[in-house]
Amino acid sequence: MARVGLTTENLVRAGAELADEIGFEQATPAELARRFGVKTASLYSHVRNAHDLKTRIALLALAELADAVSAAVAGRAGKDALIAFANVYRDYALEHPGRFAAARFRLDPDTAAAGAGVRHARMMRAILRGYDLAEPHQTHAVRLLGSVFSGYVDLESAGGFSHSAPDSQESWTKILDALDALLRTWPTAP
Amino acid sequence: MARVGLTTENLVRAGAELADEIGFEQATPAELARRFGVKTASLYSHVRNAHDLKTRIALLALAELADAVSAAVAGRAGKDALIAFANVYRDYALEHPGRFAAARFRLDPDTAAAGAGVRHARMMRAILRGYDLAEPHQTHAVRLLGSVFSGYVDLESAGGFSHSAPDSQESWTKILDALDALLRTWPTAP
DNA sequence: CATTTTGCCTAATCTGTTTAGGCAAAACAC
DNA sequence: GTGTTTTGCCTAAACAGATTAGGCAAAATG
Repeated sequence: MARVGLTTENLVRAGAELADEIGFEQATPAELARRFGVKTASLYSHVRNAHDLKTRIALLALAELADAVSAAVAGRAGKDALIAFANVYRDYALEHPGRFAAARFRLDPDTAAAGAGVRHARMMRAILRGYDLAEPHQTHAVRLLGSVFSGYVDLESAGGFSHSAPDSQESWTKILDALDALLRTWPTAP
Repeated sequence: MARVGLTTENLVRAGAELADEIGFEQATPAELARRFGVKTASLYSHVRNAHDLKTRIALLALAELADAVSAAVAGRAGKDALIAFANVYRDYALEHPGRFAAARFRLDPDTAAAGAGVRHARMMRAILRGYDLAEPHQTHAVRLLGSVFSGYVDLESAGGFSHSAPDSQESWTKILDALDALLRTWPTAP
């Protein structure tokens, strides 16, 4: 019988595309096997189980996102960097909804530590270098930015901001302005 | 045979508790039936299908949350109201993780419009009354606050902020301070 | 008490996950 | 090139969850 040439790499990439097309939750071994024209059981030599597949898709998405952020932020500082960072997040989520959902898949701590999560945290802090915030304020700010980016993108892609003025792009721009202003005048008083 | 007395109401409440115990995704008809000591098929006279069950749990959670917010915000204004609102969200998420996840379940637009989502939006705007923001700034601010609250709570409950100083409560307090400051000095320039 | 309603059942189908074992294609050894 | 090992994909099978159809007895209604 003709072999399709399945590999773990292979499956994970296809799984990521599948997730973008039909949703991360629906990117199952069964559907993936169908796409490859292969029996479901055949996947199990390449991924341990359905959870393993999802985990690998999540790690792929996190790594892609970290690469994109890293590229966008390089050579920028201050508000420029903040905006570049934020836009990479948002654009990635809009272009790759399934992968973005995957990036938010709950990994067990060990797996997460081995993945690109650490790079994300480092880059977020790098951006704040331009704002001169001492600890613990820097950490508070990191958490705020992480919350806004992930929260906004989530609500937006859930359709929360469509069908009503002003349009989402305008709010996004204004929110980034506001965050920049906030970081420059961060209330450091006890 | 002894009857358990299933009702739609009944199932949805139990489903919500189940979600808090084992996660919203795991709150399935099969598991619910097990808890009631009935066969899975028996649920189908009360809920249309698994998706319908989840939708109803989501609507329950949204209504509970709206009630709690409404009670907490009553009689408060400005920063007081902001903090009360935010804390209801966060406390609800920490106490009822499954229900909170349910509240973020994607409803189709008609269902969402019929549910408590509208009350949430109204209350959010009510809070901003204390900050004197004209449109479209008010809408931008609503979207920012929604993003921060849901994003923060999401990251926190995913364990993103544990295992590292400063602790989450401190960041939360500081972030609310910062948001209050931001709203009072919202950059309204074009 | 008779009848209608209805709650939960059994039975059956379908789909997805996962394991075990087999056979042939590919890769390698010489 | 033939012989051997590896391995990719297969079939078969067990099992669990979702869902539908139809039945029977308990509850509600008259």
